[in-house]
Amino acid sequence: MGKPTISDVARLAGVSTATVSRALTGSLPVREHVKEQVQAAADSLGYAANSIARALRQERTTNVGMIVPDLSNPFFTLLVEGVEHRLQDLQISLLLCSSHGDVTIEAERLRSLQRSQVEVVLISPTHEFESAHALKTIARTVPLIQIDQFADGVETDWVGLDDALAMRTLIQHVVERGARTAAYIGGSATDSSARSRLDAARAECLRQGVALDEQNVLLGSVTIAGGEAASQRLSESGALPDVVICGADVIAYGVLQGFDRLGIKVPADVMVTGFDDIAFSALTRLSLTTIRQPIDAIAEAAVSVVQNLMGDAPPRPPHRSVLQPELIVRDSTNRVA
Amino acid sequence: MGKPTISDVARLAGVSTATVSRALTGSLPVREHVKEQVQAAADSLGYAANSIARALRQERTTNVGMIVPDLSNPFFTLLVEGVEHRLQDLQISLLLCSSHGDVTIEAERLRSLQRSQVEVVLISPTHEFESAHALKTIARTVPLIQIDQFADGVETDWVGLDDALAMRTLIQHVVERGARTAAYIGGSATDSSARSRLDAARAECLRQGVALDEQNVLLGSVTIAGGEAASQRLSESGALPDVVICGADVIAYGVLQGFDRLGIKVPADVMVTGFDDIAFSALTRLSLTTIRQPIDAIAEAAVSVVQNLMGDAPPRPPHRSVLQPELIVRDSTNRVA
DNA sequence: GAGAACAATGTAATCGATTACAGACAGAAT
DNA sequence: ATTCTGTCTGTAATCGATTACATTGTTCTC
Repeated sequence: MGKPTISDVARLAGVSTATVSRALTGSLPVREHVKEQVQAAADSLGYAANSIARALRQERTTNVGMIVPDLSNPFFTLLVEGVEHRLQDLQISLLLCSSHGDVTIEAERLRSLQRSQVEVVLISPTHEFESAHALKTIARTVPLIQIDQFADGVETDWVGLDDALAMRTLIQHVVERGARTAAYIGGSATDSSARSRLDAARAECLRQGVALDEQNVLLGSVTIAGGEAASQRLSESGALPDVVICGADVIAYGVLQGFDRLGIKVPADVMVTGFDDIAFSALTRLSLTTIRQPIDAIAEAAVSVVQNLMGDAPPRPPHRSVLQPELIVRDSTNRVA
Repeated sequence: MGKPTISDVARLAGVSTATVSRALTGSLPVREHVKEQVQAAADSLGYAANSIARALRQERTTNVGMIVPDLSNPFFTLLVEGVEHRLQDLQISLLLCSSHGDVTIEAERLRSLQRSQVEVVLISPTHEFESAHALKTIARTVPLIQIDQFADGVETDWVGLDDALAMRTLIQHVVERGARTAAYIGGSATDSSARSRLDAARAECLRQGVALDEQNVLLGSVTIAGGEAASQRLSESGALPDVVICGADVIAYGVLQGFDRLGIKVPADVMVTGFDDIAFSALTRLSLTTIRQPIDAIAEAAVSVVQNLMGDAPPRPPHRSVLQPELIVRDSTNRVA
């Protein structure tokens, strides 16, 4: 015996399935006592409407998909949490996927979400260029919202941070603390936010007179291990710069740990900065100066676009929501100029 | 013009919808040149099968649901990541929900997953007793797997840690380091793993001769802030114990931070231990002695149960997979006895 | 060359809801 | 009394796939 269907309820309540549907969803008025009878029948059978059947008929679901590159990075999980929380209020379910930084998996997950008839896809594309093709293809049938990162030439809504302003603020801060030379450790420059932060760092260093030697630009994976490896390479390559600018907090954690192992003192020997301000950055052995991303505001902006796209508002051109960064000064740059 | 359907493909390829279905899914043989024609037609239209329609007809989906209490705790996000990764390999999609520690939301999400016709629900129930009713109700129609925590009297599969063994190992360690008195800071004892760890801690303290005064048992929220608040209360209540045992790493982070602010030295004045071993525990101001949860093994065990439930294996009685803890000794208990 | 066995394909029923359309009934207006 | 209006309810079509069953054509056997 499978799950009860609307016909079972209809039979028990002695009405037609149409009436049951109307009574339970309230789509059309039903006489009070009939409604009660239907409700009672539904309750006694433990009936729960089959959303699959409903979705097929209505040609719409209440699902949205989300694809992030990495769930071990708290930045993305906080983003997921913020989005999920707000979607709940809108009675929307979240199909969550991780691309594990792999464009093939990413493309595969996009197809899967497309088949699932999600109403919107929220995505932080893993590769600025290689992600573009799959994104463009999907964007023809499903509205896309890009978050934080974006893929080259894919014209969709976007929500993210003003990286240029963030880097300007950050570099100004370390210049005030006496930095004249810098190194940059970031994600491989194939993801758009890694590249955009690196570009911004380069530009600002140039403008503010900080030497950022190309051989001190180290790109790798956005993980603690990636940061630690980079700090190692940096220390082997000769004189340390005044400051190591990291493209993400998790990278900076690895750098702090690496320097600690090597006996290099932060901030005395070298300053270190992060980017994201995830919760643990205040707790590290040496607390981290970083750029705070307004993750909750990002989630809120993204969901408000979702709402827009799922409502029956007229289509509108893609919109970029650029949010403001905030500099958080802590011990890792605590040095007098 | 909506998305192309199987009829569009059939018309273009000059065959029936049945043949298209068989050609694309491979459910029955189709002549080679016909198959190619169908494939070509599908490609040229950008056809992607509607999983909603398929699910309705087959009376099964390829979705599983997962409900965790808190996505800001890395323990749960790592669990989600491990599960998601493995489900991908099985071509299964994940509907992720957070209950935000609220049994009402939890019950609501369970209903929603039930309506979505998920094949299995993975859940870490938020409340040992109050979650039970909703869980029991849902369990009648959808197979449930409980992870880490469990709800009272709900007989389903379960995957989690041997808390008793973990506490025994941990307390033995701190006894060796000279602990004679202890405090316990954990989640409010309404979630089963909080209670089971507390019970285990009480029992082991008793057995190993460590005084765990009831007024030194502080229960609150499993967050950094919760830990910090508890450390405050503890320091105000008089003499510090030899060791503060925390029910989760994030709590311990807050405790470390709280003691740091109060000028209390760890491990000299008091030792601190965590539970989970999330990645940041090696990086905190003072690295944390903790119990490592084999998160990946937990995810693997859970997904293997999923596979079991979704395959056509005969039903079998609920099974409890109890995994082994590992003690990780770091600086927060680094003291000679 | 008749009949059996099999492979490939088509026709139409099916999954469980929603909803267009039609009908029944009550009360109001003329 | 008749028509009209509005409210409720029922019948059956519908969404897009899969699949039971029927049909066609082919190959094989004797």
